[in-house]
Amino acid sequence: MTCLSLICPLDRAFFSRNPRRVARELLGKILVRDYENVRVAARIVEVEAYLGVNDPAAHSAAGKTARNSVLFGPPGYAYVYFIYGSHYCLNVSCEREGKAGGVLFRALEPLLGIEEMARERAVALSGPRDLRRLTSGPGRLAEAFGITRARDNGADLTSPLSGLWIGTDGSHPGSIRISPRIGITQAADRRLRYFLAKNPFVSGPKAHR
DNA sequence: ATATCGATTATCT
DNA sequence: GATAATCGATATG
Repeated sequence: MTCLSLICPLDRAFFSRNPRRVARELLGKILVRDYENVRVAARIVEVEAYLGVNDPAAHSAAGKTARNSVLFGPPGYAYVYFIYGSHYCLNVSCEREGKAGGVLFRALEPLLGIEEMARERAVALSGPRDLRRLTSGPGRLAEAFGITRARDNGADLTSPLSGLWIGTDGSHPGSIRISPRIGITQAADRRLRYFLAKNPFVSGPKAHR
């Protein structure tokens, strides 16, 4: 049976809250790329909250710079940064203008445009294990969606007109788990990582702890 | 002008 | 499980 679902964009008020709340509620929502009449879409299954105050791990911790200015702007916009000489990572700004905060996208479950994602990632698709390699990890999902800082930093993620946006199909996510964030050294004990229990696309070797 | 480091990934053993 | 690769942002001289 085919399930033709409409995807409705989230509004700015959704993002105008503290990053913990936004992170938790982003689980089960859908990241969409519309480009040249092709849609690429994937369900959000793992995110991390980065707080505006009292969070040394956040890029906004040392104040506003040219790099992180989106985090200090209005909510619902893409903050894209480049890391380890190879990878882009996608965040969405939270809180209100002047107050920093964001949510990092760590893993997605592919829904539409799987061939396009595979082309962007330059991986061959011959089994379910390969599907996982498309969008499981912050650098991987950014590559699968063709996200770069030049192209997408500052994009309005509440507007389908921007070509990169976040929506909902009205479905209800399963049970949510919380753990410490991955790959950081500062504030490494804080439990600000949110993910869907038992979802195979969650990133990391110890994905389900 | 130069040095250091990182919200990662791929590719080994 | 361990580690090299890789380069932009940032801090410092």
